[in-house]
Amino acid sequence: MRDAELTRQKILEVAADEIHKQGFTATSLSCILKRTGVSKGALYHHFDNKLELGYAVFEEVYTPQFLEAWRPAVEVEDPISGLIAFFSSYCQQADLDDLMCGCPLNNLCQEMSSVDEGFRVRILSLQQQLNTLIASNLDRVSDKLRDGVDTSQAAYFMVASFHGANNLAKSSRNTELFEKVIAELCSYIKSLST
Amino acid sequence: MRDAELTRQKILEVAADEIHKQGFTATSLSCILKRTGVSKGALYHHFDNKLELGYAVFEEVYTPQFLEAWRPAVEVEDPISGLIAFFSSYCQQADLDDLMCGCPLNNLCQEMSSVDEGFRVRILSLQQQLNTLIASNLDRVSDKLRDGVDTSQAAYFMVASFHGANNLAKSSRNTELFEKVIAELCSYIKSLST
DNA sequence: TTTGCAACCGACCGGTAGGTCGGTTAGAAT
DNA sequence: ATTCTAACCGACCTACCGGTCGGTTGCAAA
Repeated sequence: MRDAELTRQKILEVAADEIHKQGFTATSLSCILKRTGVSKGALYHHFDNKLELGYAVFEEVYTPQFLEAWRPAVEVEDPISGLIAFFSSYCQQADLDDLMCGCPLNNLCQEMSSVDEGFRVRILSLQQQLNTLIASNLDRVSDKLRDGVDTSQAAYFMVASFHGANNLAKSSRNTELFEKVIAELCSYIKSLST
Repeated sequence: MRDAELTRQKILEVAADEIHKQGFTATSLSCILKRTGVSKGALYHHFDNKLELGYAVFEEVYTPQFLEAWRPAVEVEDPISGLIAFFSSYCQQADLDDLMCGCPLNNLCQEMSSVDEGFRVRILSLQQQLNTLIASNLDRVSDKLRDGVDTSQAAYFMVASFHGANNLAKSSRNTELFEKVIAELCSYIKSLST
């Protein structure tokens, strides 16, 4: 056959990029078709409709990307310093264009979670997976943490702050400001350990 | 004359509500016209186009609303406890519908700051005004703060975390989770004072 | 060699969006 | 009473969106 799986992957890849940059609603299928060179008929052969394409992008592109990005940060001997190193290196490598696009999860959460239930549950599931990943690794070194730290609550707080920092960077178009907020986040994380 | 200012205010009010709930792009003029009972001609008499209407809503509705909501929290003798009380009461009064809509500033920041320069500078300006408001009031009681606290950085961090908490609440549709993140934010704020 | 069907094609459809424009009306100024 | 114009009206325009559908093509199995 004319490699159907390749076609599907090509659509998924371009759609992921486009949704990341423009948002889901603002992403037009015609733009995806133009960039991929795929016809509308082919796209609708692989995906029932735009929404299903969005779900597939979320599940097959964003979710693994996201979890694999965070995993190394916490699956080290000392997740506290691992998280600090993760945020710090993110600051250094991220240029303005990256910051302007923001985090796909954060973007979709903002745009779609109050509009479409299918997106909402997928976003929530990813957020819970991430929270479990962080919290369980913090629990692993609980003897090194301050007394009375709720690790799940702290993990949610860290991710929320990180997303908030991304939003700020978006409007300020200022990497320094982003770095400052991340610096404050790191000092908070430090304060969790004894 | 047929009260032109009233017409303008009616449009502004409904548009503010609609943009808050649907987002700027998803807000249709025809919906605003239906709700206000104003004709398209009248709307275009008062505003050059949709974008200018959006700017007017931001400047004349959101900006004052926002600053007046935060001001009492920091313009008290002890801004630390003022902020904690502000966040706590926000938690209690906010129901699920409020949380689903989110904060207009946060929403627009996410949706428009990377798409339209006019929105971006207005959002940035409001963020800086808010930062100044918080930081200057923290400076006022700097003798009661921990050594080495960068008040502007801390203020940006608080607002970023608050917005992040709103996003989380949106996708989780869970006020308890929101309260948890806010609780963690309050414990961070407490840690700023000696 | 024929047949069957997954894969693909693209013209076309209905709906809605923002925006335009020639005409009407209310009411203040003269 | 007349005039002038800000305020208002709504039919209409173009552009684009997601989605449909009858037709075509390439490949593998029979």
